[in-house]
Amino acid sequence: MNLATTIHMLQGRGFRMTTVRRFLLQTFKDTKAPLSANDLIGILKKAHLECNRTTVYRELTFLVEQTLLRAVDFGDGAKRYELAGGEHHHHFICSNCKAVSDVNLKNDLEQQERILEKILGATIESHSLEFFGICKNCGTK
Amino acid sequence: MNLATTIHMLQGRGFRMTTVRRFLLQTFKDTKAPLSANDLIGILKKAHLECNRTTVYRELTFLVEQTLLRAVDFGDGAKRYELAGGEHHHHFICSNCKAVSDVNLKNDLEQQERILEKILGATIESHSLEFFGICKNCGTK
DNA sequence: GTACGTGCAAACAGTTTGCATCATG
DNA sequence: CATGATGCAAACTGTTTGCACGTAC
Repeated sequence: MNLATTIHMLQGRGFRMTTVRRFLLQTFKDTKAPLSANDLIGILKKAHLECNRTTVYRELTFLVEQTLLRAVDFGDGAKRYELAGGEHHHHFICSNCKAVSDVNLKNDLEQQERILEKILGATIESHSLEFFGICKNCGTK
Repeated sequence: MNLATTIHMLQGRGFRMTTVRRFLLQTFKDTKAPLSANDLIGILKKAHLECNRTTVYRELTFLVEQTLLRAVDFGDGAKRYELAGGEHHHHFICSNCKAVSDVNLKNDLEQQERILEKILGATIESHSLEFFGICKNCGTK
């Protein structure tokens, strides 16, 4: 979604496009890896666009509610976020340097989910799949 | 692994089998779902075997180091643990009642991992796959 | 009697909340 | 000028650490 469309959508729902909000969305657009609140606070600081961490947390919650972001969890205690709307994918995280690569699995887990739903009698809404290991860079050193 | 073998293994490494340690291992053996430090503190309390939460955290770290437990992450901010050594499996977590079911996928992700390793030039050591949704119980209410 | 095990207090990281204030459509 | 956005302080949760004391091989 481009910026103008996003602004229009938010205004339609009674919300505003603030400097921080615009900057955060742009940052997510420019960054491939999922970002934590801490990451963003650092990026904001570097851009001399300092704002309170409370604002960052609130902004992240807000953008998830507006389905502009989605939460991603690498199990290291910090919540991470990435732009929603892109192709569904998974991640490979280097245990050493923490670099993140997007992973597009050939076989679809969707099919597995349908089978699981039958077995469990449940409704599966989402799944989270991350791979951990040593990336090319760290492995060849 | 049975208790006697575990005790022998630990003693061989210079460690002891304490009351809390034995109780925790037994609890994990008796429980199907992964348990958090908080869960365990509650269970200990009910068993009138109260001990400091620091001990619980240290015990969990220790048991993971000794490869008797493995960590599991549901992305809700609390680390969970389950007995290691069992068959590799995944989980289905009900978003409503938080009940956990073990999931044994038919197709192996191992094969996917080999392909991924080639693509990324990386070494994949592990993956984490959890499904989220509404369980049978909660769905039919 | 030398490690291991434990308890307690304190620190720590990540996050949330209440309240007052600011500022934009 | 009403409501959304922000800042600040404080609380809160999950977890870790330092230190002293206890205790089992």
